[in-house]
Amino acid sequence: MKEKRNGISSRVIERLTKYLRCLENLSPEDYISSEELALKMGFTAAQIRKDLSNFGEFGIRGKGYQIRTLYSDIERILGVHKTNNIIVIGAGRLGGALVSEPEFTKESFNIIGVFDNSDTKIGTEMKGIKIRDVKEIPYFLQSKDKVDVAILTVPKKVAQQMATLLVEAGVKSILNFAPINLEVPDHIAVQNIDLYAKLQELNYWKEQVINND
Amino acid sequence: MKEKRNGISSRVIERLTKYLRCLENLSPEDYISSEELALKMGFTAAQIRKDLSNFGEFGIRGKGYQIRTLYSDIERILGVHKTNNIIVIGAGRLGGALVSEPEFTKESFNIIGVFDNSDTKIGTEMKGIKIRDVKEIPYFLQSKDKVDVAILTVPKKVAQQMATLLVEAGVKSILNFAPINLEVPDHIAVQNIDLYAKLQELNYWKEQVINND
DNA sequence: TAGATTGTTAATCGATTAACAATC
DNA sequence: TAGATTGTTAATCGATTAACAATC
Repeated sequence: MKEKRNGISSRVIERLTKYLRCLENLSPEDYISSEELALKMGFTAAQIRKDLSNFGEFGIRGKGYQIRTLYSDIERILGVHKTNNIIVIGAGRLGGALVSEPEFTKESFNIIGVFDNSDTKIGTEMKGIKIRDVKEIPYFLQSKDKVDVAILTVPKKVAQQMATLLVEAGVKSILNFAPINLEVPDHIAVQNIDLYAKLQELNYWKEQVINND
Repeated sequence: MKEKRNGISSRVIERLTKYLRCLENLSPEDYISSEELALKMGFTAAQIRKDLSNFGEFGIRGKGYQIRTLYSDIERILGVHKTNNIIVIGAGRLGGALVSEPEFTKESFNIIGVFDNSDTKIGTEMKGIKIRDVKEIPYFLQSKDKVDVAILTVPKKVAQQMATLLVEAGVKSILNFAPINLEVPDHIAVQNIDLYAKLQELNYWKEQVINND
């Protein structure tokens, strides 16, 4: 995946998700200025206005942004205003935690399939969803509703193999929890969540504090 | 937490963790040039050399970097060469998944405590570690080995409260899985893992592919 | 020594911020 | 209308890349 497409950098998109997080705690009918929003989030007002201006005009001069409409405008920009179908590959503890997350399932993302390669798991249920054989993935993708995202929670050693299988079956975007850099064609969107890398980063910053603040 | 300390940007630290990920799959005694490494990771050779030059000289001119020594040098830069003690706050499914991750426990991070606020969980064990009452956190931090990182896997609505408790008890760095922006003093290091935000980002990039590649 | 590749300086590129005219 | 705040242009800042002297 490229760092940039259509002139929008990944930094901008990352911030949009943060704006949503902040807006969801505010009263929908109120108005907020870029200045106030910036203060809440530790950004600058100019940056917020610039980010939004990439996609259109969402504010009212002299008044600010209505929280409700700004929220739904950002949702529309990100494409999360419609329900998104998800499959989870790997019915281990992490996969199970994701499928069960109440925070997660109530949102606009909908888990429509869970896959594993273990005979003891295949055929059983996880939160009411049947666990299928990973071999069925190609068939599943042909016959079912469109799959928007595949979440990979398989062990590191099979992650690349599964990613390749997913891409061949037609999946266009992958959220990868395995601590490896997946090799996929350029047109496939991949996001990584690497717990261990985050811990390493934390470790670095923690050490710095002593000498600096 | 600031974006930068001691002149090193968070981008550099992020890449260092990626270098580690790449190096761990290569033969330790071999040498690799910045050019070869760059090719493997999709960075530029100049960037790799520049990143490393922030911390010293690790290569041999005309030859490249020895994989084994570069790996341990980066570990030392990040501070992960020594064992790091972790506590997990929230013994739910996600907390359980983390405690059990084989990939995770074998690394240099060591879980020394698990805490929850539910009476039905307190006193039971999770992978051989006793689940303690969150109220015991201040006492635990005084009496036990130093805690390097606290991982927060509690529900969104109590995350801020727990973060405040942790900071007051003396925790210096937090890995937060709750989808909110924690408010903590400037000298506390925080990293967020926000699954839902990642899905939103993916969703955006997925839509762009069609118009672009 | 000749060839290769580092570490580092200078040039480029992109992202953030400041400033302000447009306008609610 | 006067005050406020947007959307946008220009200025600044920082990060990436290119180039090359140093040196293995």
